[in-house]
Amino acid sequence: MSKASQLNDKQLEAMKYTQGPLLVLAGAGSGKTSVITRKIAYLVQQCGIPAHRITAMTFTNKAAREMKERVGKLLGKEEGKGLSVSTFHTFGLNLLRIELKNTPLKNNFSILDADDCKRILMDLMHRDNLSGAESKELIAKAMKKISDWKNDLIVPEQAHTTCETPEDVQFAHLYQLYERNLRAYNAVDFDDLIVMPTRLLQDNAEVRDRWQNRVRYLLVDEYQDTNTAQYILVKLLVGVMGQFTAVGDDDQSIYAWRGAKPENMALLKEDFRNLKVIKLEQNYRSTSRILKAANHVIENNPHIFDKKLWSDKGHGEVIRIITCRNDDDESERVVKDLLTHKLMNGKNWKDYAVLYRGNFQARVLETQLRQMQIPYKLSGGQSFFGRAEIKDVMSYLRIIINPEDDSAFLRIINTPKRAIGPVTLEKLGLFAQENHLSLLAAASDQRLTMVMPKKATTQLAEFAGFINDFTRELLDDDEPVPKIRQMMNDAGYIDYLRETAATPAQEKTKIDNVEMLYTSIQSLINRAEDVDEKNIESVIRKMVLLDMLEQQQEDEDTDKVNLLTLHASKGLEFPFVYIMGLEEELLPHKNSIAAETIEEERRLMYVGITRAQQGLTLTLAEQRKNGGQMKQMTPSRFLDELPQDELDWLGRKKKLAENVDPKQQAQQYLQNLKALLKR
DNA sequence: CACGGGACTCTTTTT
DNA sequence: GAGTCCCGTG
Repeated sequence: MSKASQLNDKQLEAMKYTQGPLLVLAGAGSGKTSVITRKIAYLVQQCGIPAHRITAMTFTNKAAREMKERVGKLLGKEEGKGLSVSTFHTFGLNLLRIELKNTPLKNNFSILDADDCKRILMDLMHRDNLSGAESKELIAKAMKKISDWKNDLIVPEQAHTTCETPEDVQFAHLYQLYERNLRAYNAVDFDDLIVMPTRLLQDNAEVRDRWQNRVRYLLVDEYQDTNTAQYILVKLLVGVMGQFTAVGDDDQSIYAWRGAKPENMALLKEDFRNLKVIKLEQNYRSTSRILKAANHVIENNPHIFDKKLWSDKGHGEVIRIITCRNDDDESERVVKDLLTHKLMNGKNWKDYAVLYRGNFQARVLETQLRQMQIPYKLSGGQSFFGRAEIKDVMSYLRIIINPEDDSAFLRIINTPKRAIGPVTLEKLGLFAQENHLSLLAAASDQRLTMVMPKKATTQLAEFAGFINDFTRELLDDDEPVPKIRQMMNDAGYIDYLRETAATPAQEKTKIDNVEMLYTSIQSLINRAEDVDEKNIESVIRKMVLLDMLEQQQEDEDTDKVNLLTLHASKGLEFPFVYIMGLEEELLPHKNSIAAETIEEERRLMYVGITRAQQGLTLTLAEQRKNGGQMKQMTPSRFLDELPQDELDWLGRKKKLAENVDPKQQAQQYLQNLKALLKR
């Protein structure tokens, strides 16, 4: 990324072009974030567009955060007031809140995450007895299908017209039930945050005018990752004026499998006849050798827009390819190579990244790194909000701001254990349905004694009472966080964490996580700009979308080797990069070979290569463990697509003595190195 | 309801 | 081979 405040000619052109729709084809490392942030400043300072009339959209919170920070440095506090830089989802959420009366939603609606939605679908399938509990796979399929329908803006009533298999017909039916369910809970899923605003703008001219007027200029980052609903949302927001800049790179589209439509890039050209296209091809990140490799590989893909990266950073180091005996050997080599390189060149751990196709590949690597006592940071895995304890606490909070949130109710009713089992819940659910009550309301209903044993009703009533008491106390409390802490203690939840933890270490992490959640609720309250954002309801609703804790964690001790999937590496850069597992059926992955989506795998390879600034090392194993069995592997076709004269193939060295304790071996290796360095 | 054995799978993931 | 999930038994 170009840190210098000086933009090159192309970047300047992209910044200054404001006459109409603009597509910036920004190759990897071409300084696109600089262009976007500088353009925002330009629009405000040179074009006289007030900041509150400018909206910038990104895909991740992290990207939004970074952008805000960088714009903040360019604009004065007054100048930047009201600027909207957010993810698509957060933008959608705000729009829904502002336009609440024009939506089917009531105040304080809940946002359900994938897990909640899964539960609902499972429940619906059970209740409807749709070929029952072949669950897991079927549920996942149904979720995917429903999400696809939503993102293509197909309403439940239309869904059956698109069905191709009997299974689809079932899913279409399920989709209807699911939507009805969400509305009954006064809840939305993540897709709704895009789809509902889009529909609203489509159907309601008054609302559309209001928003088109508000959004005078729109900037969209990572445009190649938009899905249909997102693109239509963009079109509706910019209207016929088409005052927008979309920044993207079709070669870095690696999310088609979750609904992204890279075709949207070509579509832009059709939908806006006067679209201006500017290419950013100068790369400020990598040596020209690395870029040559990247260009070489990606040339094998068909292209809508041609683009070739170049840089003036010199040829740089040769690209190394290491063939290893098996996966264990591969990890060992990478780790030793990295360690040697680090010590010899006086680099930091954080200067290195190891990239791989699947998370499972990190496991061997981890053991290896631990033996060598190398600090590492594993990204991916489950996110903060995916952790059970966080979801539990969030569910307590959710039911407080939205008593109709049955999904939250189900999550916490028996966490910690309150002797309320599936049978009781089944009856409660039935009763609630018949009387059109939420589960929480039903739990304290007097008439329950008629349908279930007394003992169960007392338990339910007690729980409902507990929640209701805290709801009252919390909502008119100026200092909600201590109250929340008290609630979780009184609920016995903290004790429950202590009792159920497998190890003392796990207990500590879990309790720390919960404490971090409290802290971040507090900081969200402190940071809120207006009174409206300060109230606990809005804070909690926002929490579902945020990942600020992950950021806090990252900020702490950062000198660590980075371990990440190729997907997770997009947008990042490292001086020295290793890419592991360059084998057929792994990269490209076998499912992609079967589905003939090699192009996306190739882009993945391209993304990986372009992460490297100075050094790039690719590794492959001759054999790999696969389900307990050793499997013979074939070198990846992508290796053939590299410029062969820039490569240094390293065969495998003689294996160190067999049957040596790996820990001892690691120690030995370290000592040798230290001795070497002392000289 | 909790525990444990057997079956099953093993690409990528944000909001 | 290991981790997870489902279901049956105590």
